[in-house]
Amino acid sequence: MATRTSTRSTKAVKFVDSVESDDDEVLDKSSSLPITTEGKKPRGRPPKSRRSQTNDDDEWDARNEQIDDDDDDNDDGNTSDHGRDVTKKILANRTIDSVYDFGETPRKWSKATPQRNSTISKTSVSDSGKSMEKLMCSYCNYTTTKKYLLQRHLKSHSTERPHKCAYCDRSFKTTIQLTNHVNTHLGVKPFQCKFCSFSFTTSGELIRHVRYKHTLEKPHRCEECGYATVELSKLRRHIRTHTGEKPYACPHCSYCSPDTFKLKRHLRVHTGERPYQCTICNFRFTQSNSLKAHMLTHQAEKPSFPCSYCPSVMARKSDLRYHVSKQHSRQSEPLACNKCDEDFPDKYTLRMHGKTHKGQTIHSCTHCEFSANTSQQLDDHMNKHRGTRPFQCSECGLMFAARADLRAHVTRTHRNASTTIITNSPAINNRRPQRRVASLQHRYIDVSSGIEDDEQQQHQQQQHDDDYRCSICQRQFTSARLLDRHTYVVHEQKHDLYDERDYQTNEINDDDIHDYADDELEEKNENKIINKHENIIERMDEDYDDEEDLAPNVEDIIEGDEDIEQIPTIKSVSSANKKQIGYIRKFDEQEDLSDKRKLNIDRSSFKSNDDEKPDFDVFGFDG
DNA sequence: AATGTTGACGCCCTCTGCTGGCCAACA
DNA sequence: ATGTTGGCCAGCAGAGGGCGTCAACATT
Repeated sequence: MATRTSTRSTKAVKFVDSVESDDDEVLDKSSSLPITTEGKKPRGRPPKSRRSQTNDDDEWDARNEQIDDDDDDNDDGNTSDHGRDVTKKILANRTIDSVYDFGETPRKWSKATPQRNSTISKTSVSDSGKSMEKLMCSYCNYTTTKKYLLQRHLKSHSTERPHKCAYCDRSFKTTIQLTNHVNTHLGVKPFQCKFCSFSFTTSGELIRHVRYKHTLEKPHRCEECGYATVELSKLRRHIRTHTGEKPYACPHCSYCSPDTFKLKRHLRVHTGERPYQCTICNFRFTQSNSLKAHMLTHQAEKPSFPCSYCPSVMARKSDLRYHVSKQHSRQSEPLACNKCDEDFPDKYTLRMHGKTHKGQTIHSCTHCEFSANTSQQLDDHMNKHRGTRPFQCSECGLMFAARADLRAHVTRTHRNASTTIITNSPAINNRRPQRRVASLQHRYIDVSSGIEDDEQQQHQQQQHDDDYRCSICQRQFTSARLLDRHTYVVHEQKHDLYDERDYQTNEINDDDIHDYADDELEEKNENKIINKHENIIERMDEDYDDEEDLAPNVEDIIEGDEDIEQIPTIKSVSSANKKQIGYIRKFDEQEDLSDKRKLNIDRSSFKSNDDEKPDFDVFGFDG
């Protein structure tokens, strides 16, 4: 395993002001541990008495509580019993100035001692009748009766680092620190693991490694859930999953992270950074695992997750889970086949059963030769025999016998109006907010300048508003594919601009796609966008001005008045449809394409389904 | 003074799981 | 012609493992 190089000096992440530290291990921002000149907590173990050196996280918290409690107490409790706590208290509250701003070096002290004159306080303590002289550190209230111990202790307050590294600018208080550091330059790792080939710079690293990899000893356990880990800092990080603490806020959105890594990773959605690149197709990813999953798509042998309930095989575990939940979850009510009324426990068996009806039309009309695939279709058909029209257009009040007829009417006649086709489909009405939209709403910023691109945001918002709307007829679609298909089929305009791969590889960006598409469509259709409804009426008015000064009503059209000039709209219509749509008689004679385009009437206005039943039959106006 | 131990900080990695867009088949 | 659905895939966040490094303190 390659040795990683620490890059902690380079911080690419900007943090909000409220977050004092960029450390992902900080337990509590309110804890008043000492801070360094960088405004961070000092590295290393917080001052702690030997007795209190346990791995217990609670004790760690208790220690901080003790510190806080001591803050509230008066300062006269410098008894020997409280010496350590007092030391901790002072350490906890010492500031940059109080710790590092030393004055002259007392002559008696070694080079490593603090340079400011530290008064050694002497306190008389009555102990079993004997008078003992107590020596007290003026920096942290550490007390001892031994002078050499106090002197040794004072070294901890020193900033002097006499041991300089020959390979870099760093210096250290002790030679062992220097030795360890130099070993990092030289790659010397004297501590070899006896279970594997790993070796480490310090014994501590080796011990930790052995715990992680070999003994699996996990001394730190979460009392709430039993999670155990090798390192205390990991337990603290874990505890945040219980408390929900997320101290690291994204400056660009509402996201908050429990640690710096996740925030840094999250920030890529704002910066657009994609550090992980596929070596095969050059597609880039924001996360390493996305790349890893992507690489599987290039493999000849892809992973497979077979469903245990059916022959389906999924490429991902999560997809299998989704498949099982959707297809094989038992329904509270049995699902009935609408062709034979047989009941089925889940969606999958119903679907498989449905294939047995392939080509069958179970629901036959008793009055005519009509047969339907569903009972609903037959029911709608029967309305025509009954003479009932239960489906009303909310826009014009027109009544229809069948749902499909109403839908077709709304599509044809009220497309440009505010009328919406009312659907009960939960897939439409309860559609979840789409991820891409949320992504577009992210505020893109220039990280170097920190300036938000308002114009881009506005464009993106507008783009979202206009998503999948046909620029010719303004009809809205649920996907780019449907819109593409619509513009190709209805408006005879093919544009394959939306190439997802190009888009994702940044060869074409969102702006390119939409700007180009919009421009091209605008140019092509500048003079061709004619309101269909108006043109129909206009044309009809012309045709009938001489006769009745009235536009024909729908029944007249469908009855097929010989005098009505036909409205050419489409290049090809099935012969069945030509027969069905009686009023389109002269269609084949129409050759003037420009005329067709001038009228530009949507094919769907007239083309019926491919079945042999005439459209006007279905429309229910035939009597 | 030298050495050892322990804990903290920081970074990166992987695994996991959910979400939503896209596509093709089907209705 | 269009809507719906299931599978595939990328995006992205939650959680945890592992290790390099440094500092404080204890022991020899």
